[in-house]
Amino acid sequence: MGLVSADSTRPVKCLVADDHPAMRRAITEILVASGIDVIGEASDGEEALEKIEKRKPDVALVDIKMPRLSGVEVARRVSRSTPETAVLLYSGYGDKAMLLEALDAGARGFVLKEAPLVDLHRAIKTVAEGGTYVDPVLAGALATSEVAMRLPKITQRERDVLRLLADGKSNEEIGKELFISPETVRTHVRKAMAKLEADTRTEAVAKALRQSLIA
Amino acid sequence: MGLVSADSTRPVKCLVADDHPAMRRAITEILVASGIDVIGEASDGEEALEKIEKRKPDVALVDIKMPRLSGVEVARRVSRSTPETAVLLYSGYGDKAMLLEALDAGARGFVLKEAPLVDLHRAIKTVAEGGTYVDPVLAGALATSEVAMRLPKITQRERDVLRLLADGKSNEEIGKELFISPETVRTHVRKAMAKLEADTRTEAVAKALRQSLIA
DNA sequence: GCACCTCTCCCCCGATCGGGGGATAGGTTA
DNA sequence: TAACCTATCCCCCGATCGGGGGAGAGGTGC
Repeated sequence: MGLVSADSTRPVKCLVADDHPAMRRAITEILVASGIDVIGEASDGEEALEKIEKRKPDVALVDIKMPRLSGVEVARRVSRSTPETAVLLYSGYGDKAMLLEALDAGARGFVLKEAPLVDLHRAIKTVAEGGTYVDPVLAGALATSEVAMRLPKITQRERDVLRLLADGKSNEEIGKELFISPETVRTHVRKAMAKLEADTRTEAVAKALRQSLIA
Repeated sequence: MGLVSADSTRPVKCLVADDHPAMRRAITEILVASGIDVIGEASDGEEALEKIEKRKPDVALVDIKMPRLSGVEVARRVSRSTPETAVLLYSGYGDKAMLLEALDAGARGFVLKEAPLVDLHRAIKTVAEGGTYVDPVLAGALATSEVAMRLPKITQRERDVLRLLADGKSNEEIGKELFISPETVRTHVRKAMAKLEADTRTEAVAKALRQSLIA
């Protein structure tokens, strides 16, 4: 069910960002050869961000290590300013931490440079159609350990409190509703804020909503 | 995600109903090529209804304009007699009235014939999994007219403030960021709260997020 | 048994919020 | 022109929140 959908009757529009000209050229040629429409190139993060926001490609293939603005930062900003563009990050190497940071920043996919070209093509098609693509090598690492760790482990009680918070209730009111002291509610709110790395209860609720921890 | 769900390990079973043999064949071939199991075809509404009730496909892809029994009527009856089958209506054109009538009749989705094939496939998967699918074009029409009319008219400034609020900023911090007085920020927050019928800034942000007034 | 987590409750205290009021300037529209 | 909306700013004041601390009961896991 997607809000994002690519029209399969037209080629996927893609922007390539890499600070190495040779790399850019190589990637672009590969993409064009496989039927992807490369509508722009950028040689650093700032340039990538500007072009993405202006041209709104379906997919932005962005090197994670770039001058002026990292690929992760580009992903973070694009996901806010231009959600219709899926940012696909790539890197020469990658570990779980990097992957998680990338996904957290709003990147829709992560591929390794040594990945087969076929995979690159598939990754682009996948994210263009609204999906998320993680390089199989990295995905393996993830699956075995901490995809679960990644999401803050909000307890049931904390979820209850966040949900009522989102409905505009005060600690006092929530306490009455859950038959606990407002002080306890306060404790739950503080714990949830800490886990979600939020400075205010409002931010905690916003993050919980965005991460679908509450509905 | 619903109560009804198709087993993702087996292909979706689908029935195609259209009074044009060529159209039926074309659609069937497309579906089969994309891994969907077409277990039957029908050339009019009556025949479609009978076959659906007997074979209980996961999804019935039904042309809205057919002899003997319209697609809408098929949807209406199937939703009563065979709720395990999701009726996905399609039509050459569509307007809000038609869409609403279809959904009211129990159709689980509505796609336009000119929709990209990938969308058709996604629509089938979506309704097979218990969801509801509305062609993006029609959904857009809906959004711009009916829905938009009812959404609170938040001003740009209020949106700015809500967005920063969702990031855990205080009035003070937001004021600095927007180059306005914290008192003004407060005013915007209060107005937004009033428009969103929220008792707290937290609820205002939650509602704004849920209504996609901010991201 | 001990470590760890969850849930519960309590204290203090400064910062912030929410509700009420009003005001000025600029833009739109009837 | 008058009515209306938007954006900006200001006041008072009680209610609530956020940060810091502590603590006990009950459960899980090694």
